[in-house]
Amino acid sequence: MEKLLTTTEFAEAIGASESSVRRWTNTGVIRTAKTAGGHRRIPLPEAIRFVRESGSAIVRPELLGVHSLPGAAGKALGSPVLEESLFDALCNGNARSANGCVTGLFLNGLSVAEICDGPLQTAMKRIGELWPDDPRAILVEHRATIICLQALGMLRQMIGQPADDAPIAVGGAPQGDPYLLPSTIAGIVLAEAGFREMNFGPDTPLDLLATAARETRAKIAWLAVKAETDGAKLRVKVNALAEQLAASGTLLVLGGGALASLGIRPSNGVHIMQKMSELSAFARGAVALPGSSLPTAPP
Amino acid sequence: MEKLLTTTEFAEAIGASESSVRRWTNTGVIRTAKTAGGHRRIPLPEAIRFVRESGSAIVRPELLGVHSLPGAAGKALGSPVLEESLFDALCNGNARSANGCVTGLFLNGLSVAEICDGPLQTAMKRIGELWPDDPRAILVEHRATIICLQALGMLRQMIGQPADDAPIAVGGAPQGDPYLLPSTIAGIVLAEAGFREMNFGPDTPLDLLATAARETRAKIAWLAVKAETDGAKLRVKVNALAEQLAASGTLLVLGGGALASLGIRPSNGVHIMQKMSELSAFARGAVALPGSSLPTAPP
DNA sequence: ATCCATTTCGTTCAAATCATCCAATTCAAC
DNA sequence: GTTGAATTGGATGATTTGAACGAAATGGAT
Repeated sequence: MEKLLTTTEFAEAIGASESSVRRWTNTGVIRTAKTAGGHRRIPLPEAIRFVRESGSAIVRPELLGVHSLPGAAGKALGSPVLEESLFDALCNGNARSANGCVTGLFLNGLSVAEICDGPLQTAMKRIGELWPDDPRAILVEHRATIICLQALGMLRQMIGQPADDAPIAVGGAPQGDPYLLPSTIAGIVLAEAGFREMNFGPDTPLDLLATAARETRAKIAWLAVKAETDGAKLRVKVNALAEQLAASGTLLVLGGGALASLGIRPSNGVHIMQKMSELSAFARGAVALPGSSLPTAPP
Repeated sequence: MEKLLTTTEFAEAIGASESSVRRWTNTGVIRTAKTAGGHRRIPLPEAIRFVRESGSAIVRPELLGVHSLPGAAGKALGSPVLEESLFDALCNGNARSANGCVTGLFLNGLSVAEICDGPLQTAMKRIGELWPDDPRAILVEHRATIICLQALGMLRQMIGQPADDAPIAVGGAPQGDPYLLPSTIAGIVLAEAGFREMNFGPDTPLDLLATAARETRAKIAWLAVKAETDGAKLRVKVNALAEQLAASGTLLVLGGGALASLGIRPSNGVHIMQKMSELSAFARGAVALPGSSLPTAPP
């Protein structure tokens, strides 16, 4: 559901005058659709892009489809404050506030990858370490995970839809790995980088992933490994996957904290990413590549 | 087979009002065919020409049939058609189309509970039964699950935020149950019924759930049981949970297909729901109850 | 063929938006 | 501090939009 804003709505949202918004659309700083009668209609993703790139304040977030930004009006709220608020919100199970923090960070100009690498991961890590011996910490972590998934869903909507002919990325977490969050994060980062992402989620058999990659002619296949399972077994499977993918011209990308302890290292056609920003850069590089000639490692 | 759009359909597709579309056809900016009785019918090619030439935004592409699949011709807004399209979209991993179908159903007036009980469950069940012996069915089901989670996220946003003093519901899936989707569905249905929902997701220890319910003074605790685990063990835990919850004045609600086979039946303080519409009704009943628990915010 | 709920029709009208012009404010360089 | 250019925000009448109304047409179902 893509929303359209009138000039007045958008002007109110960012606390500018309708005249200025109209002038900005005339100069092309804001791209608009038009009605048959010549009235301007600003698509929501374009509005969000403008806010991010121009560093506009946000006076009435609800007009942009964001229903709560923490703090007072505007982006007087710096990223460090938002980061701390995010941690609080995730701790206390305040989904609304957490969503507000994440979207606030995004509207402040941070990329999805930066948000995930920074505030989000920091907060989740702190939560995991807060009460090492308190069983209730499990609960808090569960709840925080769910809330993160919600917030990521909002980010996905703000990114907008990729082009119909955008390259495809498929991925998930390997069999025996029950975690959805890391795989979802990777998916959205890839979407931000311009991919049509297909996330198969936790517990995905790798041979099937290879099949999916071949059938969709995916340019990238990602694997998010968080669970500490049988390392030797996974190594074998990953190598097999890499071979299959090489045959179909798909790049294999691995990420996740468990990789090191499982003894999985970069090798022929296996790219390991330490951070989401790396994945993002890698993906943007892959989209920039012309056509089908993908650089696969020589045998 | 050339598709014809009514004025309302086209208006929704481009985010304009039906009045304006009607006026544009009168002035000749949009050329229309007419029925014998004088109703306007806009041929799809003419609709697309108009969109391109006027620079209109496309708010709901699925109404233009651009992303619809063979077999989905006919009246775009009808629920049966949307239901079938949803199944196709989930099968083919078309997240955009699936989101469009779900929001379309919601905009048609169906409640979240009805959408989940009906089209969504039907589609997921059909997907589960499509290729009983094909291992790739696993993959399709995984992907469909993720897409459902996305679509549910959109529904949640369309529901809007509950009041700050709305009653609280906590819940999740019991330990050993890895499924997130059923628990998420229950959470959104409860949100629609006016609750502030706190979903702890899969693999939630029941004693901790009881603690959370007590500390948040939750009015309802839900448990979504899909995995077929150790029935006897779960029965014991559920009974213990029911006792703890009874002490703190929280209603315990159970749902999920695995309940019957695990031998869990309604008993003292254990309410079993067969469908989401039942859960919705139960929840609305519980909100309607005057002050049976304290409506104060947690610390 | 007939009935019924839903949708669309034509019309009218208040509110919003358009293009344009002009005064006030901001900013940078002197 | 002053000057001049650029940006902003408001005011103007003409045009466009979206919502309301009862009447007519549509699409199913009996």
